Amino acid sequence: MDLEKELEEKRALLKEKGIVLTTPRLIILEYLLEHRIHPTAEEIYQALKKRFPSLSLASIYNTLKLFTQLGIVVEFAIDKDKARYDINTNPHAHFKCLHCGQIYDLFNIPLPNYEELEGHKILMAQLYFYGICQRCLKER
Amino acid sequence: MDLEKELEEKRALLKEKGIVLTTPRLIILEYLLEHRIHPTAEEIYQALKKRFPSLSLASIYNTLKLFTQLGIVVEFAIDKDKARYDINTNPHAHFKCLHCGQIYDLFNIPLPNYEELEGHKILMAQLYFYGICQRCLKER
DNA sequence: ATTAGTGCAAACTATTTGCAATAAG
DNA sequence: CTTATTGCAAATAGTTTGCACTAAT
Repeated sequence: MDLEKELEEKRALLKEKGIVLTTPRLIILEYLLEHRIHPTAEEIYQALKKRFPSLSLASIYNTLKLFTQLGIVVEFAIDKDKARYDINTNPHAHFKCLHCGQIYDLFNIPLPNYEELEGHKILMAQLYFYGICQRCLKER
Repeated sequence: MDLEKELEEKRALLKEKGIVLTTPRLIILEYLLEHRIHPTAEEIYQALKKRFPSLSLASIYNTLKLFTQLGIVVEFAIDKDKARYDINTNPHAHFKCLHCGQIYDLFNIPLPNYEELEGHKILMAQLYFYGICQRCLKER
């Protein structure tokens, strides 16, 4: 998996759109590419502040909002209390373990792909499953 | 559609489970049965406080949490900022209009119905669609 | 009468915002 | 050098909680 290339690709995309390549933006992007765990803003903050102590939570929120608007990340609400962010923008289903809280990708479940439904124009879909994950099942 | 009967049914269910039938619980239940608009706690509060001025938002939250735990309502997170509540506990898809914010039921879209996926035990699913609703499309 | 539940206010959590200081080009 | 962006602190919105008072059985 070519992480360097992927990072370079996103960098180019930002530049192309006239977005200034600041340190917070680059390290958050890098973090998202390296840690595909659907992190919350807080999780990103905790992970990065060691390496970059001046980084603020506000900048993380600002950056994630920017990335979402640019279509580089997808913000989703599988947790009702906090937003999670996914660098993988290909539509796919998610599973949340009600025991450990971890979010898993489900790449093999087809997502319904409608253009319109009952007269409504469909722009995107989210499919969430909730239950107990494989790992937690084993630990019982 | 027999609302009286439905209310009586839920009342019986609460009683059976040993839940005290207080005024807030009864009027919230009645409101949910009569207004199937997936209201937020605040919407319920605004609608009911005229008729019942002593009602508090905290009681609405408490009651909704109780109902959710009892399986009488389903709490869902199609909006990332606030929870919505559905008295219809039969699994079905939802559509949210990104223009007017309204939530619609989609009863004709089949929900994937897995018992397990990739080793995870599946307990429930939510399918959300986002776009522009029929009504907003017409107003353009 | 007894216990469970309500309503208030305060607390808490996630997120947003205003603005002076800072860094990118 | 100029403008966009950051980081801080304060503000905001939704939700939860502790506790004295009240209502249900």
